[in-house]
Amino acid sequence: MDDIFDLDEPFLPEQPSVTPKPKEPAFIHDLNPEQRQAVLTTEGPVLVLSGAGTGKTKVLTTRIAYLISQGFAWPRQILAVTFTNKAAREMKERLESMIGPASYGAWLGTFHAIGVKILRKFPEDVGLTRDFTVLNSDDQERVLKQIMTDAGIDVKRYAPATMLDIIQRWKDRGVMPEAVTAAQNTAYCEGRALSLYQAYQARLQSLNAVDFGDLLLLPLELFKKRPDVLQRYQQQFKYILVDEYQDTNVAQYLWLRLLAQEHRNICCVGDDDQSIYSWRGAEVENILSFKTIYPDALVVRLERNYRSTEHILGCASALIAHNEGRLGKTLKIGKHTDGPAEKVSIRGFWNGMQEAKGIVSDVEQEQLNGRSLSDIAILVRAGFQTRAFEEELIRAGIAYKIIGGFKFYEREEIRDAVAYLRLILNTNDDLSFLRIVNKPRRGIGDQALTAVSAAAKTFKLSLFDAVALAELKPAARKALDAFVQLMKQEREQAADLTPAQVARHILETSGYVDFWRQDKSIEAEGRLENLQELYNVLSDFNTLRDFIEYASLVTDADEQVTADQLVVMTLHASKGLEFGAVYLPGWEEGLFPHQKALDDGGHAALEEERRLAYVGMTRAREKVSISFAANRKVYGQWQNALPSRFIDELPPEHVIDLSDSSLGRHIRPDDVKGFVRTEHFWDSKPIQAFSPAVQSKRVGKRVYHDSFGYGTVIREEGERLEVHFDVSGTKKILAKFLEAV
DNA sequence: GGGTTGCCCGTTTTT
DNA sequence: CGGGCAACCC
Repeated sequence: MDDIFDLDEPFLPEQPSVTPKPKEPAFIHDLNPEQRQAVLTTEGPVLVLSGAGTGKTKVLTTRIAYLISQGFAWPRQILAVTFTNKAAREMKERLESMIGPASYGAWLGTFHAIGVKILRKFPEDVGLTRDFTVLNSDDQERVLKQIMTDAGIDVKRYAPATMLDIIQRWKDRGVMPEAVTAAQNTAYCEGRALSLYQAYQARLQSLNAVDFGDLLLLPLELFKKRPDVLQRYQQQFKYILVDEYQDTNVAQYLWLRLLAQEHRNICCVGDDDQSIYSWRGAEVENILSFKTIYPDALVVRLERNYRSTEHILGCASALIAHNEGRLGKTLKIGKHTDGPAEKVSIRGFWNGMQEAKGIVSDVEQEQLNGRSLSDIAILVRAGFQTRAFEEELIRAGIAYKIIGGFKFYEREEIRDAVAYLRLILNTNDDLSFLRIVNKPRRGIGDQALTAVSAAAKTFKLSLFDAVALAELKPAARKALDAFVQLMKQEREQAADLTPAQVARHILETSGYVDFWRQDKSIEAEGRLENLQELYNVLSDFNTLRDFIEYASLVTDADEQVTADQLVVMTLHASKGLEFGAVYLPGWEEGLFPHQKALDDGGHAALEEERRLAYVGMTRAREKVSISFAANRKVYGQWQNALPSRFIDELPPEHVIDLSDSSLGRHIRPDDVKGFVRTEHFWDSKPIQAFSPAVQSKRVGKRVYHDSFGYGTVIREEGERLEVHFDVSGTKKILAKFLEAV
């Protein structure tokens, strides 16, 4: 399916004997001068600072096409890494359309896919065998939880998810357990985080499994242990290209640094202003310090934006200018628009429901004006916001799709089905075994499984193989033998069947499909449909192994919006996309910037939130509509909020306030910049309808708190005051801890 | 072994 | 408010 997974290609290619041709290929002429420079400077380190909508994918693909077609390198001497499968696929397609089959054989894929490819070649050096499995986040948490429970840790107090996050951050930084320093250890889990990391890694190894972090970490380990292997890759990759460089973590940085050592032809494309994944381990520092690591690097700035109107660019630029420590780019308008552009609109609403109604009716108007639904997006900060829109869109009869949320491969029935397939392929897959051995119910309980694990431990076998040797009661013996027999039969037949046939057969004969047919819950029908969909997906693969590899790396259903429907998604998910009209609801303090981000990330997190706002606005070609609601139902309770400080950061000349006049003035050109706010936009009309807060002498007063600093009281509930702190956000505080100022 | 109740917790999530 | 999960009871 994907040439990245072709393991049998010749390892060391010959050097191309062709000398670069003097004549420029036609595709070069589509480039502007900066893009052209980024493409034609083939030798040495190049950093392309590529603002939103300035054609970065074009630069990357054209550069590869140029390198290959001009004889600078054979395809397999090119390593091009992306973050998403989608980006990799897109590059592959564009490349093929430019130079056709000449592009085949390039190492083009996600970091993780390339990691798998390398590890499958040298598994033994990192303690694996060739058929190791890749765990998804669900498996990871399950394994870790088990380990924590075994270690006697109260998983109620210490969430496995949080612990997993700590481990992931270590992996992101390229740190194996033995390399964790005292300073890096945390107090989490009573200071036992490190020992849990060790135990977790040991467990993965005994399962012959790796997690996503390992796909980056273990190749580094391999390179350390086998300098000869490293050297071969260093020699092979004559040209390295990196997409979304601002999102690389330390482990990825180390990869690139090691692999580029020999030829030093590394071209990184990114935008520090669009770095929105630091909470997942991405280090903006990588892009900021490129010039320090490669002092001879050519830095190219792509600032001609071919996407958005002057007003959108004006707002986005002004907003992002509030961040410090940027490499600094200014987007310039690169396209001619017909007629005057629409200003960025801002609308205040009374509550979240009205906001949804207002946006949906605006969408209807856009439709009447001839805009197609697929050209419209609603981008939210947090998942829960999508619900209000979903309800309104249904009411209005507008076709829509919510992107994200439930992932196809994370659904229970799909994971079960995949577990069956994995076990057929590899009976050593203990996790899959445990998942489905009693699903549907076969009368195999904890006792029986404990006996099987004991046997597995004693004889050093997989659970599957240990069944035969386990001490079991007659009923359990019968049930387990039948299960093992079934899987073995299936395994033998699998060779003669297509992957889709194997799946259909095992899920029918094992009773799994019946299990859902008999389920009378509302979701059961959908689950059966999903299994059908899985057969469809499977029909695209030649072997079960190909599918499993694909399914472990592609965690989303590859959501394609083909029909004419509007999309609703998070700002994070929108990166890299483009729409004619973009709605940005929920611009309120506490929601955007998000309170939680501010609480544990402080100023750095605020800047990341601002970058998120920048990403959101720059998705739009013609129209951006920002909105906020004074009241919002959060966790079943009405809460009120101030308009986001980001709204104040937009230049008045590019903005138009479309709010209902009864809500007062929202945009105050003379507003105090920064965090200090001394009045509310609704000061003239106190909110009482949804809030139990009564007017009091305390509301509106400035206060000081020892830990949170200065703030303004926004609500009073007896002695508990809700205070909007200038820096730390909104909190409920007992009056006695506050000082009036 | 399975269903029910009651409690806790709630941002974003490329692979 | 609602989902997820663990303890609890049948």
